[in-house]
Formats: sequence, C-alpha cells, structure tokens
Amino acid sequence: MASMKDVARLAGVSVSTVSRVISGAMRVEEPTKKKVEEAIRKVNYKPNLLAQGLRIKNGKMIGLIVPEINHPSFVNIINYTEKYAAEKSLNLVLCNTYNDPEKSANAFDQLLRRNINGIILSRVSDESQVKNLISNTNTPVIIIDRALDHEDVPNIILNNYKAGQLAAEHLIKSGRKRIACITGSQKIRLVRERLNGFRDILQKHGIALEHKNIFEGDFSFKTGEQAARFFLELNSEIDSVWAQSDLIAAGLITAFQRAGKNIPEDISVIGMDNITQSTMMYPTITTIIQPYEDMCRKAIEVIDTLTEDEKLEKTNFIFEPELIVRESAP
Amino acid sequence: MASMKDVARLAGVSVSTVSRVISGAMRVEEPTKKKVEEAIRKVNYKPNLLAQGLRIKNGKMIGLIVPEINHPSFVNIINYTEKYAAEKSLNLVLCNTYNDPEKSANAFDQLLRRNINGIILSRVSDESQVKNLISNTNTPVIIIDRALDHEDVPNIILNNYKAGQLAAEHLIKSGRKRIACITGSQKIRLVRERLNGFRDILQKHGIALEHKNIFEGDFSFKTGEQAARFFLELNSEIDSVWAQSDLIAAGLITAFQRAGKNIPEDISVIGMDNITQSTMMYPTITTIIQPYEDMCRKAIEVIDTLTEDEKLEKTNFIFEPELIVRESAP
DNA sequence: ATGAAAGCGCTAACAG
DNA sequence: CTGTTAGCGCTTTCAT
Repeated sequence: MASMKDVARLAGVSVSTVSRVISGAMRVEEPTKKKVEEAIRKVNYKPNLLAQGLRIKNGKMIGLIVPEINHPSFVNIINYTEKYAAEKSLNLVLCNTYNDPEKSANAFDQLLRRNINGIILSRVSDESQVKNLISNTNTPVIIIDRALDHEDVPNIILNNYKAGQLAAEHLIKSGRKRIACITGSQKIRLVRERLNGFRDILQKHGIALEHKNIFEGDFSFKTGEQAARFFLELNSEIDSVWAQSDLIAAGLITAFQRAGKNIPEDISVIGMDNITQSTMMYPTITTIIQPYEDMCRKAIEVIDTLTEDEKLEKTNFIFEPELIVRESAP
Repeated sequence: MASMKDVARLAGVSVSTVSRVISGAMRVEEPTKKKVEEAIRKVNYKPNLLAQGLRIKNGKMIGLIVPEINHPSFVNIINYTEKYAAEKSLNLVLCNTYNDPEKSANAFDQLLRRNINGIILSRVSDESQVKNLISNTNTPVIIIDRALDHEDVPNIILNNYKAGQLAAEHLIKSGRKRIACITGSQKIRLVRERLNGFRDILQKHGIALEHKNIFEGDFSFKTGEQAARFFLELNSEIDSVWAQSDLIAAGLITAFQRAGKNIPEDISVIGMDNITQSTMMYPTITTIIQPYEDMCRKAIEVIDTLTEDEKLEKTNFIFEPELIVRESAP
C-alpha cells in the first residue's frame, strides 16, 4: 500500500501538502492540488487508518458488545448498527460476551485500546460491572435495549410499559378473557415494566391477571415450550397469551400445535420483537415492534455528537412500540 | 489511558525496557522486570493497539464481509468467526455489502487500511470483481461458502455434491418416488453441484428427477412459498421435496400447511443448512448440516498461519455435510 | 541487560 | 499557501 510519502514524492510536494488536500480544510493552490490529486489516483492512495487514528485519537470505529450473536433480536441490532455506522464511514467491531463478565471486560478493554469512537452495550447482564467499566473512560458508551440506573450513560430503550398495554388492549378488543403472560426473568426491570403495563390495562377492564397464569422464564424458544407444557398439564382454560418475546411465542405455538390445539382459534398468541421468523410460521405471529432500526440509528448519532465533543441535551431516549396484527392473534 | 511512557517513568526505566517485559521475548533482569510489572498494574496499562498495529503492520483484527447480516446462515458464520477470532485475541470487524459491488470494494479498502490480518469473504456474488480486489494486496483473503476459480485464494467450502446425495438417499430410503427439488440460482456453481449429486443418486435408483419438478429461485423463504404455490397449482403429485436451504424449506412447509397439506404425511421436506429456526417449527425440519463452526475455525486458522508468513500446503478445504433427521422427513 | 534513537504513517503547529 | 518539525504510542535496531 502506498503511503503519503509516496504521493508527496510523486507530486513533488511535502507530505503536509498532501495531507491538506486530502482533508480539504486548508486552502491549497489549484495547480499543486491538481498534481497531488493525480498522484493520489496514480498510486491509488488511501490514508492508513491506524496512523490516522493514532494521531487524531479517533479510530473511526464503533464497538458493539452483545451477549449472544445467534439470537434474532441481536441480529437486528447488529444489522442496523452496522448500517448506520457504515453510513458515517465507521467500521463496526463486534464482540460477543456469552454473558461472561470476564469476556465483557476484555471486549471493553480491547475496544478502548483501539481509540474507538464509542461503545454500544446491548442487554448488559450485570449492572454493577458495567458501571465499573464505564467509569474508567471518557469514551462514549451507550446502553441499548436495557435501562441502567446510571446518570451520564445514555440509554436507548423502548417504552416497555406501553408495550404491555398494547398487548393487553389487543387481546381484550378481540374478546379474550382468560389471559396469560409469559415473561423473561423478572429480575430484569424491563420485564417488570412490560408486565405492569399488561396487568394495568387488564385490570382497567375488570380482568385479573391471575398469578398462576404468569409463567416466568427467559426470552427463549424453550421457555415457550415449557410454558405450553405447563398450561396443558394444568388443564388451564386460558384462551390467549402474551409472550414477551417472539421466540417464546414461537415455542408456545409449536408446542400447542403439537398437542392438537389450534392457534388462534383455541388460544391466541401475541409475541414481541417482530423478529424475522415471526412472519415465517404458520400462523404468522402477531407481535409488538421494537423500532430497532430507529434505536440503532440514534445510538450511532449519539456517539457521533459525543465524539465531536458536543454536549448531549438529554441522556435517555425512549422509543415507542407498535402492534402488528398477524394470524396468531387476529 | 496510560501510555508506555507513563509506565516507564513510574518504574524508572526506559520505554524500550517496558516494551521488552511486555513482549517477554528478550531477557530482562528480575528486579527491573518486577518494577515494571508493578507500574503496569498500578496504572492499569494496556498497550494501544493502533500504535502497535501501525508499527508492526498488524492490526490484530480480522475482517468479515457478508452480503447480508439478517440471514440465518450468515449469522452462523458471523457467530463462529467472532468466536475463533476472539480466541486468538483478534477483533472482528463486520462489513455488510447488500450485494452491492461498490460497498464491497469500500469494505475491502477500509479493512486493508487498518492493517488487517486477513479478510474473510462470504458468498461473494461477483467473481470477477473479487479477483480484482484480491490481486491488489498480499493480505490473506479467504473465501468461505462459495468456491472461486482462482488459484492462491484459499477456499473453504462444503462438499455440495455430497449434500445432494445425502438428501436423495434419505428420500429414497423412506420410500418416496415423486421427488422435487428447489434450488437457488443455477448460475451459482454450488447450486449446480448440489443438484447433480441429488440427481445422480435418484438416477442410480431408477428415479428420474423430472424437469418440471425442479424449481429455481434463490435461497429465501419467499422462494419456498412460490415453489409451493407452483406445485399446488400444477396439481403436481409430488410426495417429497429437497429444498436447497432451510429458509426455502420453511417457506414450503408453511405454504403447504396453509393449503391443507400435512407435512410429512402428504409431502416430506428436507432442507439444508441447519439454521436455528429449523428446530423451531412444527414440524421440525430434516436438514443437511453445513459444519459452519469447523469452517469458520479453519478460516481463522488459515489467516493465522498466513499472517505468520508460513506457507499453506493446500488452498482448498472441503468439509463434509451430514444429514439430520427430524420431523419433516422422518 | 538496558537506553537512545529511529521510524511506522499520519496531523498540526510553527515558520516563512 | 507551503515546507519543516514534532509527536501520537509503540517496536526495533544500535550502541553501551
């Protein structure tokens, strides 16, 4: 790869002149500019990003740390983060932590050592540890998809209470009465918020969300299967379920079908996340959209303004969910 | 972030000494070594990777270029590539091209400008363009999941002919006679190879793969739906199908179910790829495994030995597929 | 065994 | 407007 020196020699100017025509910031005489540009073209010169990054302390990359790659929600986040990073000519470096605090710390370190522009943390599991990592640096860090009680750290989250409300309203509107809910771990704040929104709307319509109709698991397909088995064995008379993730919903639906139930006739199911898979089933899954694309765009945007040393007017960004009606709960 | 200079000052030695104790290559007196190590710990020093990368011309990263992120096969590749890269302390930088040649070229450039250790290209669409990109550099480039007729470029591929054979053998063994196949674009070599393997085995058992029972599309869910509609309208009497991707298989199955067909009783379906989703359906999809994990591990391994300036004994790595029997074709 | 000095490729004063 | 110089943080001769 050609370096700036090569270009300078070929154009008969100094490296600083080359640097100037590239940056475009300072004025350069037309003729010299032309010479330099031609030399650049001739040797197909592209500035070395490591040298540049070292010098200006800006690696032109953004780091994305997720606990799991092969999971539809994170795939969305990865996809959109890459998209909007690329739009700003930032490369995406992707780190998987497998929920392991040591791997998280490592990833964090590695990124900082690359003069990274900013780090996006997705679904961090251990709140205290994150605080530790973050406090050691002034590199922009932003949390997406899970709120953190920590001033200064920008949070990009969904209005999860509203999500629960949307689900409940739809079930009620379609005449369902014996309603169940399958949640992720209730240690997670957003899980409780979703549940509260769901319960409040039901209550408002005089329907109680019975304790035995709340099944707590994680956001996985397996949880959906387990929940279905649980309700079947209980001979529970539920006529509808809200699953707090589409993966849970998929697990539920297939397990119910296997047991001979018809979805949505016997039991209607609403999911959440609008993962790609939710349109690739029979029935397709009625779900609540998380506007991942908007959220990721905002994340990149925030990092960008923070990189320019500008202040952020606010540090919490809340996005609104939306219901999509499909076959599993018409 | 503390720099080497800070450590040196604190330990009362020169930067070169610090560098030496870190690299561990050269001998350093015990006492000085101790002092340096303590200083490192005290300021929590970590070498800056840009400076290091610039100096030794080794960015300690590997680049992965895919045409699409939100696709189960690529998710697998991303996942495993990250895993084995991380094991060697290499960061993964992920680039999405959307099958756009210009974006591909850009991604390629950006990576090279980062003194990247190696580039993994997945499912490149335009062969000629890739050759162009590759010939301009001596950075290791390896192609995964699609063969390229280009000496010097290591290829990591599946034995696709064998995959077709496995599918055919299973359908025949389970007594199916009126057999169909849904393929990706037959411009792609691996598609033709799969088809050949499939056809050859059928022929060997005296079963013809009729032309009207071959449906050509792409590897998508939509193709599966279209194919199902095609066979239904034709009132075709097929009793089994091999879909060249699980996504196609999923499209087929749901579309057939919607039309009242039972899978596998009426029509049995084999897919390919073993995507996560294939176990999350009812019925679960019988499929052909691509050993993505092994393939990605090999990719990293190849880049690693090429980075060490060692020669490669061979440049083509062929992996063997495996049949997994599940519900859709017992 | 250790330090001084050069240089990776770039940017940013500072002169002129 | 342009060239010279210093320096980002590191590794690697080259001396000692």
